[in-house]
Amino acid sequence: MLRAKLNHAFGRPFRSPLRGLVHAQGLSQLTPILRGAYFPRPNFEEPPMSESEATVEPPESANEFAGEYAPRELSPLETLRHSMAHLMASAVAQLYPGTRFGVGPHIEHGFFYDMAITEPVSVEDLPRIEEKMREIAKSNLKFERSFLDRDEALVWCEQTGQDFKAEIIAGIPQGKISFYKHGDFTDMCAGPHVNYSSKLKHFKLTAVSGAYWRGDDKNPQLTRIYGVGFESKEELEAHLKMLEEAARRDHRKLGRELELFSISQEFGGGLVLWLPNGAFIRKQIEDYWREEHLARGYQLLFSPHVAPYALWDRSGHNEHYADSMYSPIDVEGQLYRLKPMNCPFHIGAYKHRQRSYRELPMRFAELGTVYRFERSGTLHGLMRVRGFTQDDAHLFCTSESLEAELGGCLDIAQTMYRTFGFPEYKVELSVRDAKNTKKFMGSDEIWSLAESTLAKVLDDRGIPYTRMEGEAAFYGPKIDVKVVDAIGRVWQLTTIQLDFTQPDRFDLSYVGRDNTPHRPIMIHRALLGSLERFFGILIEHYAGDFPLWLAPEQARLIPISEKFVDYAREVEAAMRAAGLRVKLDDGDEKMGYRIRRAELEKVPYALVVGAKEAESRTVGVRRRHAGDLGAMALDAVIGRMKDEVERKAAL
RNA sequence: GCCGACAUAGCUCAGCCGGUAGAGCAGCGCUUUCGUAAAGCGCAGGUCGUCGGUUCAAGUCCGACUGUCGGCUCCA
Repeated sequence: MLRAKLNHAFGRPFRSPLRGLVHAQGLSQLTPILRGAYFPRPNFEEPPMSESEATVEPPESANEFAGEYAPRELSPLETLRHSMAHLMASAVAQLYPGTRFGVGPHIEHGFFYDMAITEPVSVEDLPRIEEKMREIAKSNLKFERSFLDRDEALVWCEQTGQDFKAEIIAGIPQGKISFYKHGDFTDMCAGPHVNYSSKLKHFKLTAVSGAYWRGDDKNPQLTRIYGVGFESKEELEAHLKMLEEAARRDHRKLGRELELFSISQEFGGGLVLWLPNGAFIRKQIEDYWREEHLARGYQLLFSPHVAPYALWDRSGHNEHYADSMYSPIDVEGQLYRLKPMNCPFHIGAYKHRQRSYRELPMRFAELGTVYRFERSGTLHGLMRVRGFTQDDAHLFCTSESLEAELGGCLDIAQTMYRTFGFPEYKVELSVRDAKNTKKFMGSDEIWSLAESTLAKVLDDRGIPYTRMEGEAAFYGPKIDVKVVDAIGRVWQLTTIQLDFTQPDRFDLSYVGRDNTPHRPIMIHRALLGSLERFFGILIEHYAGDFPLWLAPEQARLIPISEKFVDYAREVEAAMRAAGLRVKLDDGDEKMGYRIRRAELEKVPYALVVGAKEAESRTVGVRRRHAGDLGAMALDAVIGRMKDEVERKAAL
């Protein structure tokens, strides 16, 4: 596979500009809830266990495990989860004799174990396995550790048919091999483990799936059973409740119910049809986005959806990115390809004529629609699609203005997080591997400058960040930002990346004060990622309850009976004139039913008018989540709503 | 693509051991004009994902295909 070759060539997965944030991440970033990969907010925080709760057996001597195969230091909670994985393995071993075991690590919120089980296992089998686990846990077996020499360990593998474990041994250069035994079950395992199985109480098996041995699709596929595990019942319950909450907020479900968007096979898998309600919200987001960019000196671009094959040669996409691109299209004998990124066009705009240092920095922004091939199995609602619109921008600047430009990117990003109600976020600074500079393109000078500038910009703003050594793209370092949503899940939105290759490839230049050509520095950035994915995140973040400024329908007018329809129309006209989006529901159902309908459609305001209101020129205001607020003067309601829109207030 | 599960009306779902398809909601019509989350009656709506097989008989059993969902990064 080409990507495999690229990985080899670059020593890391090939990541193209902006690739990382939008659709290229594993589903871990995209649907963290489903895999338990979201970060807990304080109420889900996992306090460390006290030492007495979980006993971690230290290695018997420092030399027992050599080099990188020394056992990891596991926290008490990680140890607990790791032991749960082994408890599960023992349960499976009892229920399905002959099962061969792969690996069973702790993961965020729980654990999994990859196993070659003697028969197919489905979710219906999980309760049975879980029951067996509890039974074993209750018998309070001791987890006993022992060691074998490599040869002995291999004999053990041979005798017990544990061929995967034998493979693991093959990868261990030296030292004794560690085993753990509880009851009749022995597993080759580095540990550490809790001391008694009775410590393992608060867990639940959640999913079963296939997973390739060692993550390689050329290897046999094992059955992976996932579980979640916590140290207290309360935490487990909170976690399960949160999973339920996530299901309630599922953007695919809400998207259908609220008529936001439609994705169907008939109109193309992975291709989004924005329905009127969703399209309106998108328009609001786009208007706001353009406004913020124009106010910050960006210039807007529109670029084509296809480009000649040769352009993708020059940009390097044909060489490095073909796996994600669609087949060429023949246009009168010349080949074109759908664009997977916008950068070549923005470069084209820069190259339109000779540039002077006086023009820099140039900031080109575009809501640019790109198309990328994604394997059918990876498509997921709005979160992973095949055609999407990036909120893209490319900034061209000198090294002197680099700091200010990067700062500007962070500022606009922070403004947007605030607007959309993401007060909490996490920042990662990905830099090159200082020990292995060869795999990163560009001079030491430019890298040092770039990395220190990125760090300085974060430091100056007092933004805490995690430094990711060696995680930079081969073409430049980057800042990634992940926001925390209403139920504590983490979503990557923003990426700000420096690119040292494209300006060279396209021979970009500007004439400096010294009257000689210079190479500009190029920044790629996307703040929201893609409109599709961001919309999916917003739907789940708001649980479908959009703030008033985004809501397609802001108020539903409900006359109590036919007699008050005329007054309702007056109210409707007044509100429309004030720029509010109102709909009149003069259906012949009872008022209670129409209120219910408005609630189910998540309309922010239901305005009830009857005899009282018509008399006093008021409306009965019912605010979603707040309930009946009583009668208010028509002007007061309009003022209140306009203010709410103005402030872009959250619901 | 691979592993597992699933596919019945627009939506949510029932349909047992194989005997010839059902509910609620939504839609449409009529009645009702009502004070803060479901008025009443009626009508219409389905080649049971597709193709093939077993059988007197298939929504139901078997196989293939298509699609959807959960995963396929976490390495003793």
